[in-house]
Formats: sequence, structure tokens, C-alpha cells
Amino acid sequence: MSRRPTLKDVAALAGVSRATASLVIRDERGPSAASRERVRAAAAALGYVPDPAAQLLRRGRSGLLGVVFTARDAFHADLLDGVYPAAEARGFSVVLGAVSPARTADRAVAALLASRCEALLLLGGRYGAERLAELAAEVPVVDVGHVGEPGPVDAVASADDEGVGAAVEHLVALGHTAIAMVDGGEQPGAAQRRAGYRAAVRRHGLPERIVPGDNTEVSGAAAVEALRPDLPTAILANNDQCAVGVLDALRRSGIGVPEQVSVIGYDDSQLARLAHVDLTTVAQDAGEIARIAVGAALDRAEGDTSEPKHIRLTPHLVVRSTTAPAP
Amino acid sequence: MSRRPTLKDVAALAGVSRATASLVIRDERGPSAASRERVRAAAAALGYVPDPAAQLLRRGRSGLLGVVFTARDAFHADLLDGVYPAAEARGFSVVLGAVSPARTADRAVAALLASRCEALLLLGGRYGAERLAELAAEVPVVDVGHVGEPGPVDAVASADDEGVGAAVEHLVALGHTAIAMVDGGEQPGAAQRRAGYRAAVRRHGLPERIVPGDNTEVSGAAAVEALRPDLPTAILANNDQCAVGVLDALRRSGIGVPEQVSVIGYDDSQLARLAHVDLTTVAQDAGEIARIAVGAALDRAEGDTSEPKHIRLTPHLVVRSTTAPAP
DNA sequence: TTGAAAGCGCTAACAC
DNA sequence: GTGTTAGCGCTTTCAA
Repeated sequence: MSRRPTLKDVAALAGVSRATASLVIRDERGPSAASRERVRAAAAALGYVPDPAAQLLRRGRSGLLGVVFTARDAFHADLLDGVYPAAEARGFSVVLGAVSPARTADRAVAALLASRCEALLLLGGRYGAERLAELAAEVPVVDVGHVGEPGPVDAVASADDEGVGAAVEHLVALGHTAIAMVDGGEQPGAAQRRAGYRAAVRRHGLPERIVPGDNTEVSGAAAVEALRPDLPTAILANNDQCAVGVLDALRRSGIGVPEQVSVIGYDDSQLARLAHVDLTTVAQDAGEIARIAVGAALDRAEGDTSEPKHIRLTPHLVVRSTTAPAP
Repeated sequence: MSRRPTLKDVAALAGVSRATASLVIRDERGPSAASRERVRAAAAALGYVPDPAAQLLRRGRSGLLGVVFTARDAFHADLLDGVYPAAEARGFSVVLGAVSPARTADRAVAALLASRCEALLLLGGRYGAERLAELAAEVPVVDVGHVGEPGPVDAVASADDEGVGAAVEHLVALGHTAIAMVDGGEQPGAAQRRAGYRAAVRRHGLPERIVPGDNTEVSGAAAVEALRPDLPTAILANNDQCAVGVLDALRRSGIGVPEQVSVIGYDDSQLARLAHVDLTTVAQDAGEIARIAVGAALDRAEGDTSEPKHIRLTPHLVVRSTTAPAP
């Protein structure tokens, strides 16, 4: 097996200098169309791929965007789909650090730092303010899915309170006046969703009715029991799974959804999309979140030193078949 | 902000040459105890950290193990859990290439190759023999989850046909005689699981009944519709996600699981272990597969040129609460 | 035991 | 427009 081709080989084959070949490869202006053509052909013929170590050494920059994600998280997978094109559009490569039960976020971060990435995207908002500040001293950091008070670094998250607000508006527009919410307890984001519900019903002068829950199907079913016998005409669940439990309990006792009671979930998970579930729910726009987060991270990598930005994206309602006009 | 200290700075401060300092930093033998002492002190005083890019450039090795995985695949997440410690134990770092609907395996491979990884782990067995041979010409490749005939590269996979066979045996032992399977379509591994099902039902003289599917919950739910009205007493799904769709569709139409219909998944993913799913399923030993695959890949990276190895691990049935004696 | 010198593959100045 | 030159920070001969 022969040595990998270097820029020198490409230049020799194309009959130009290494400098010219380098410019062509990097799409810099300078070389004539004829030179470009021949260098391109030579590179293709040789299967030339630039050596990142040499580039890094010379440029003093890695062109790498580090992304810490959770391997099993479907929403993170959606985010990654958006991260790759956004980073590549700006000439950065993505280097991934997986977090799993067997691998802590700290390990993932350490590995990414060792790769000399120029900025770090933290998916999942799992770090506290102090740790974020520590990391930010090493490299620009963007906290994706940040909850709570604005922290010391750029953050991108969806405005869950507004998402729930939109769900309530939808129900009000359908004529509902008795709208209950199944709470999400201590789960991340639950407080914000609860606040959104409270604000929205208050805005419309409607009664507030919250029953406890914990994002599971079982808790959704239990919530229905807790609401009896005075069932509302609409139930908001803190997430889709819980909503499915609500649906299940209602239908089991012969109550028509959406004819008698409307149900709305949260997350637009696969579950919500099942043909026979077909749940009205609130979706976060993963692509948009990813695009904005990457933009912020790379702006920092390229020298932006403005105050930390805190961006909240408005999620949108996905109307399916579990909501209808109030009976 | 001052420049990072280089080896030259350390050497100057210690009053030795860069060569000597290099030896000390890498714990190579040669330098005298006195030199070691002074270089160590100088490095500590300066907070010196070797530049990996320069080391790589000079050494001509990246110390990287590339891993192509599918972002949404729970089993791949389990494999990654095993890959990291195995690679790190041998002094390699792991560099990940994600495959998703928006990013092809070829792109992921290209990115990893560009990072100059010394070996490649392909999770998911999605490449054919020719492509594998092409890749293997660039870098040692281990095909994890390989199906079919032994290919041109090392392969580690679980014997999915035996896994499905064990699932059928379990059902037969419970008295089931009408056992259907929800297929996995073109998904990697599906053909082998289908073959295992066919062989097992034939062995017992039972009728064969296969409905199409594609490893999603939606397809599991659809499969139940396709099986109506003549529902079997047991349904085997090509993976856990699909099985959850099956469970969901059955329960939603009031059919008791496992009282009326038994359901078995495949993969023993986190999903199967959730308390309210508690799915009987077939488990592959992800940790063992990962360990063996990493070992093979790094052996190759370090010069092993023996014939391609083909390792098949036997999966085992995990009985939970979705299977019971036939009604 | 130590140091001088020669690059690894690439890019940035500067000259032509 | 293109080539020459001089390193980036490190390791590795090879002499001393």
C-alpha cells in the first residue's frame, strides 16, 4: 500500500507549485482557471485529502466545532441533523462527544477540548452556571436547551411557556373554557410549561386546574381519575407520553376524543405521530435551534465578544386529530 | 494573553536542548536524572501541554479510531458505551461519524477518513463487500453487525437468526402455534432475522406469516392492522421499537398482552426495559461486541495482517412480561 | 548522555 | 498569477 498523496504530489502532477495547489484546494482566489482545473484533476486522480494535523499546525486553528450530545436522545439526533450542515456551511467540521450512562459529560468535554475544537455546543443544558463559566474560559460555549435564569454563556432553548400558551390559544379558539393541565413535576422544563399554562388561562379569565404528573403514561391515566367526575373539555399534558396515558384512560372509559374531550401533548415525539395516536402536540424546531446555536458558537470562535446572548425560539403547535371544538 | 508555551520554551528554561526535553516529556529513556528533574520543573512552571497536532504530524499517526454510527439507534448507543473504554484502554481516541436521514454513511466515512483515523468501525453492517474492500484499501475496517457471507474485512456480529430462533422456541414452549413476524424491510440485519424466523417455524411445522415493517413504532402499529382480523397468538417484531408499536396498537384496541397475544422484540434496548413496556426481547451483548470489534480494529491498525476474522456472538432471550402461555 | 539538524504536510509572506 | 522561502511544534536520526 503506497503512501497517502500529499499536496506536493498533487502540485507535481498538476505541474504547479505547492502554494498554487494549496490555494486551489482551499478555494482561495488567485490561481487562474487553467491552474484550478489541473490541480482539481490531479487531486481527484490521486484521491488527495488534506492532512488536518498539518493544517492545524500551520494555521493554528482546528476548524472544529465540538458537540456534546446524549447518544440515546432522539431530540439530540434531530439537532445533530441540523448541526452538520450549519457547521459545514461555515467551513467547520463537527467533532462529536457522546454522553451515556457509562461516559460522563465531563469526559466528553475533556476529549473535545483535547481535539482543540474552537467552540463547544452543549446539548441538553445539563451544566450549572459555574461549570459553564469554567468551560467558557477555555473555549466559547453554547448551552443548547438551557433552562432557568440566563447563565454566563450563550444559550439557545425553546420557549416552552409560549409553546403551552399556543396550545391554550388553540383550545380557546375552539371554544374550550375548561382546560386542565397534567403537570410534569420536577422534570426539566416542567416549571416553564406550567408557568405558560398559568399565564395563558389567566389571560383568558379561565379557571386554573393542575393535577400532578411525572411525564409517564401511568401518571396521565391517573390524572384522568383525579379529574373525575368533573372532567374538563380539554387536557394539556406535560409531554406526549403522559398525553397517551390520558388518551388511554379516557377512551377506556368510553369518553370520545376529541368529541367530548380534547387532548394536547408536548414534544412531537414519534409516539405522537403514530397513526392511531395522531396526537395534537407542540413541536420544537430542532433544525432552527441547531442553526442558531451553531451560528452563535462559530461567531464566538471567530472573535465575537459581545454579551452572552439568550435566544428563545417559539415552538409551534402541530394540530392532529385529538383536538376539536368544545362540545 | 501570552502564547502557549512550546517545547522550545521548556527546553530553554531547563537549559537543555529540545530533543532532551522531548525525551523527558515522553518518559523515554536517555536523559539523566538531573536533566529530567529540571525539564519537569520547567514544564510545570510554564504549564506546558504538548501540541497534539504537531505530535501527530511528526509521528505520522493520529491515534484515532473512527466509528460510524446511526444517531437514533439505541443499540448503537449501547455499542458506543463499550467502544470508548476499549479504545481508551489501548491509547486511542474515538472520533464519531453520525449517520442520519440528513447525512449519509458515505459522508460520515469521508469525514472520518479526513480526520486520518487509523481504523474504522462500521456499526450497522450497511456496506456491501465491494465498498468494504474499497474502504479497507484506505484503512483497516471492522464491520460490526455484518450480515450474510463472510466479507473481505473483519466482522463482528451477533447470530440474529439464532436469536430469533430462541424467541420462537420460547413461544413454542409456551404452546403458541400461530406466530407472526413483523419484518424489518431493508434494514441491516432484517434478512437474517427473517431467515431465523422462517427456519424456526419450519422446524416446528408451523405456518409462516410475515408482514412488512421498517423498524419504527408506526410500522409496528400498522402491522397489527395488517394482521387483522385473523390475529396470531404471538407476534415477533424485528426490533424493540417496532414491538412497542405492536403493543400499543394491540392494547389500544383492547387486546390483552400477554393474555391474548404475546409480543417479542429484538435488541433489549432501553425502551424494552421501561417499566410500563417491560418487553420480552432478544439481547445482543453490546459490550462484548464492542470490545471485540475495537480489539480487531486496533490490532489491524498496529499491523495485524492475518486473514479477515468473522466473529458471531450468540444473543440470548430476555423474558419479561409480554409473553405468556397461548390462550 | 546530549545537541544539531532535518523534516512531517501545510500555509503565509513576499518576490517574480 | 505563480513560485520561492520560511516556518508552525514536534520527533528522530546522527554525531559528538
